[in-house]
Amino acid sequence: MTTNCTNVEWLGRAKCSTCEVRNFVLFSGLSVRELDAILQPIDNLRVPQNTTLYEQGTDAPSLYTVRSGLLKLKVDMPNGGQRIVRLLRQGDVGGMETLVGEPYHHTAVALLDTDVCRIPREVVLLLDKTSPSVHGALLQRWQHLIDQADHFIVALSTGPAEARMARLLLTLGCHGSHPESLFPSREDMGALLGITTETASRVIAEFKRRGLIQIEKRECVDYDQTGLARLAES
Amino acid sequence: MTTNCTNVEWLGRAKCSTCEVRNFVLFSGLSVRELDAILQPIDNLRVPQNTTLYEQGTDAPSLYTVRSGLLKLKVDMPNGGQRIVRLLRQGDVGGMETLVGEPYHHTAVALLDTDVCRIPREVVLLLDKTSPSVHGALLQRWQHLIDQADHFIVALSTGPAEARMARLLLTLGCHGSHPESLFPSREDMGALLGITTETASRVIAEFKRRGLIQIEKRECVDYDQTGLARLAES
DNA sequence: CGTTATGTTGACCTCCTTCAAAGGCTGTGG
DNA sequence: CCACAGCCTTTGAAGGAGGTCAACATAACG
Repeated sequence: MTTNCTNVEWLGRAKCSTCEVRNFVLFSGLSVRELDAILQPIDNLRVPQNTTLYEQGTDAPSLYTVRSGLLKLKVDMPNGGQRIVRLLRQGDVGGMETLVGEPYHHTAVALLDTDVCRIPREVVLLLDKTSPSVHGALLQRWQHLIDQADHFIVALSTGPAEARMARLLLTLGCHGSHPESLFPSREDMGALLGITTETASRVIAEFKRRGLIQIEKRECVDYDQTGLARLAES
Repeated sequence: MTTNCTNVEWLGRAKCSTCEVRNFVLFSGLSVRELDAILQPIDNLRVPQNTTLYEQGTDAPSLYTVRSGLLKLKVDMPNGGQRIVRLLRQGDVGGMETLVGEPYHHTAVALLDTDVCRIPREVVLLLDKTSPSVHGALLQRWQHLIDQADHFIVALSTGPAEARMARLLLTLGCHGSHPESLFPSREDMGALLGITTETASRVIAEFKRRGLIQIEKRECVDYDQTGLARLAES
């Protein structure tokens, strides 16, 4: 039940030619001239934490590439709950279904303050036709989405709760060196793993007691990678 | 532990121009001339039941379109079990990862006698460049794979075993009118739903007793669609 | 017709959910 | 600055659902 308190904020027309994450994003491989010529209608948006970027079932005019931050893609269940089917990080793409003319299949909500580029369907389709490098990048993104979906099935929806949680934490990947990664709410963890909020809480509490993870101020400090990996293989 | 008793059987060079499932398959929209000119290296294969079409981790030179039958895509778990991540039916495509130069991500096994076309990576990449209709079809197939993966997460890996099983049966879709659809083994059902073989057996037995499904000779006869739908929403 | 895989069922126990209550953190207004 | 409200988290107790192990039944197959 996250309240959508704030709204998506327009940051300006995207300056793709100087984008520092271009190598992760769709348009790496394009010359500066190509970019400037074609990429007018691309907007750069800031999606504050807990804000909804787009809603399942609504018309899908654009797709989004993540420049920084973290988005969850969720679908609402008939019983009122929700299930998270994907996490989008830097370089990932959301709303690809726009390219085949369908409405959004998920609701996208920011788990962290997130910076995205909104690219109209027509721009992508045009570039897809004219630029082989964009085309290749598209294929790659699409494949990556499938890989992530598979990972959600195999790693995050299989086996006992402890193993799933261990795999989730490894996926989120908090190494002691740069501990900036997200530590989701128990509710989101439940929605990620297909378990209840309470079970998620219990498992996390137990991990803390065993020294497998260290948390401070709702942010991860360090994980015992090998210990978690051992748990993950049950 | 299915034994790969038989082997994939070569049926001949594919005659795509006369293929009766072209509308479902990648190359609808191509003229007969285009087809004949380009599609030499496409083979038509018969995959007998319980035969492995390709193996996870091996080099992926081609992708496959399903003309008839049913394939499961599975991945092996560290503990020895397996998890089925997708079912490929008529018109579906397996081994797309070949297009981004990766080895096969799954092991593909036929659940029924299956008829596939094997299309080398280069052919698809070429047609993808030269034919807009093939390109569009590719995008559509790719999106469909994602949709199916999402369905496995949301419908087949969420909630109690009864609800999952109900959703699986509805997905398999055995209407009384044409009851030719597969009724999988309990082991496969377990691997599809992330439950044990025994639980799958119990749930199915209970469904039979309640009159929700009718089975004869390991093939479905008819389902109580509305009854299953009610169960599916828990 | 015996042999082997696959399906069914039972008993037991573990894990997870459910329902409920208490504790902790945050922001707001007095 | 403190008090209080609201949300999230933690923890408990009870019951149920599913896992495990084992026995048995049934169907496929040579």
